[in-house]
Amino acid sequence: MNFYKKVYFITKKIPRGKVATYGQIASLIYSPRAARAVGFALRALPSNTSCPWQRVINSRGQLSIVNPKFTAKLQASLLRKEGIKVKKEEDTYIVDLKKYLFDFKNVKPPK
DNA sequence: AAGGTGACTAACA
DNA sequence: ATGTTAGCCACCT
Repeated sequence: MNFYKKVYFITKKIPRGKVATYGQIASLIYSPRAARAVGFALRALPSNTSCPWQRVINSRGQLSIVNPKFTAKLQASLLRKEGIKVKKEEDTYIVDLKKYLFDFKNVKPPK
C-alpha cells in the first residue's frame, strides 16, 4: 500500500463528528514526521471524493487548508453539518480539539 | 539526480 | 502568549 492510500485509509476511519490532525495520521502510518506529506496527499483528492478530508486539521485545531477545490469555508460548513462547532477567527476557522479530537487507539494501521 | 515546494510540527526566543 | 526556525517527507520539476 503506498503512502497516499495509507493516508486515505486512515482518514476514512475518522468517525462523523470527530476530527484528527495531520500529525496523528502520519504517526499511524509509521511516519511520525510526515505531517506535511499527509497534507500533500489530501490535496491530491478529487473534488468528488468520498474520503472525509474535512475531518483532518492541523495540530492547533485550525482549518489550514489552502486548496481551490476545497476551501476552508466549505470545510467549516461540512464540519458543522456533522455537529462540530467551528469558530470563525480573524482569517481562519478553529475547532476545539479537546472536544472533538478522535482517539485512534483502537484503529489498526494499514498494511 | 538534485533542489524546491507545501492542507505540518515541535522546539525555541 | 506570539512569532520564528529548522526538520520532515512525498512529489514535481
